[in-house]
Amino acid sequence: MAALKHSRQRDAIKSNLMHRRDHPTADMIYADIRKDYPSVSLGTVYRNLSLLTEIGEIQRLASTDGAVRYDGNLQPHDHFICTRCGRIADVEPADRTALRMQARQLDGIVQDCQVNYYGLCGDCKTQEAM
Amino acid sequence: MAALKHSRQRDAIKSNLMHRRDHPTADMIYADIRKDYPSVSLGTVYRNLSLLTEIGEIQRLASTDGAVRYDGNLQPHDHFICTRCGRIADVEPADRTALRMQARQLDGIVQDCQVNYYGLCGDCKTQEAM
DNA sequence: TTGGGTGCAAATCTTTTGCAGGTGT
DNA sequence: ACACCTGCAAAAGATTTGCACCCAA
Repeated sequence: MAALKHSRQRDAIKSNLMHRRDHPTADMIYADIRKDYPSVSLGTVYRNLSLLTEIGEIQRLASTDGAVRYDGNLQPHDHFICTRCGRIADVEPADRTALRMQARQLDGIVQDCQVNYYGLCGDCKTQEAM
Repeated sequence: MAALKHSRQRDAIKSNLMHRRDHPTADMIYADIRKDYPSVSLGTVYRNLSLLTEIGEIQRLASTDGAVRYDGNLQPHDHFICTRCGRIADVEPADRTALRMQARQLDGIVQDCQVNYYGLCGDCKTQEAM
């Protein structure tokens, strides 16, 4: 395992992700970071997001729409994805008892479990009705 | 809403997806279909997979590894994703009571809920130990 | 006949990578 | 000094799209 060195860019990326509540793509983080560090490159953002994911400091979210999204919230929680506008909102974690029972019966080692709700968010529900 | 016309290609794509138990990417389906219809194009596969997803005949699976995967199994079920080999296996659906309670409190309309387990599948667990 | 469907190829978008030079320890 | 990290740009991978032609209803 390679030794980690401190890097200003990695700090900025992590800090940016921790301070926002949406669940940005690499590109969204890149755009935001560049306001403070105009020289950062997209490749560096990708490299660091992968690195941070590997060492467990952030989480990669599964998605249906092409681009992978990242989450800096390490507390257990679920997600609500609006199928109309694509927004991803954090949701209080549901009770995992039933899921854990299921996981125990699988042939393998379950390390994590993600719950995603899909539907229309409050805003889109209103607009859909018009 | 545009009227749907029958198409041999769409049939082949749907049929292919329904008859396999893995959770293929568009490209995997394309490769398979071409054995029977060598003239099918990748664009057509993508167009039809999106169409079938929209009308609810198949399901798009959220993923963390770049390529979107498709599932022709419409029965309620969950997924176990191996973080080592990428395999996605169907899992008996866990009891949804707790999840439904959570969903009811959200500001919006929840139409669907996906549960993903992540970890090492049986095969990879064995190999990891060596 | 007519509008949806298709093949093909180019375009777009997302993510990865090779390389030469920069930087933390 | 020695790795690790970075910026840049090219490459690779995934998906979409414009267009002319084809086909089902």
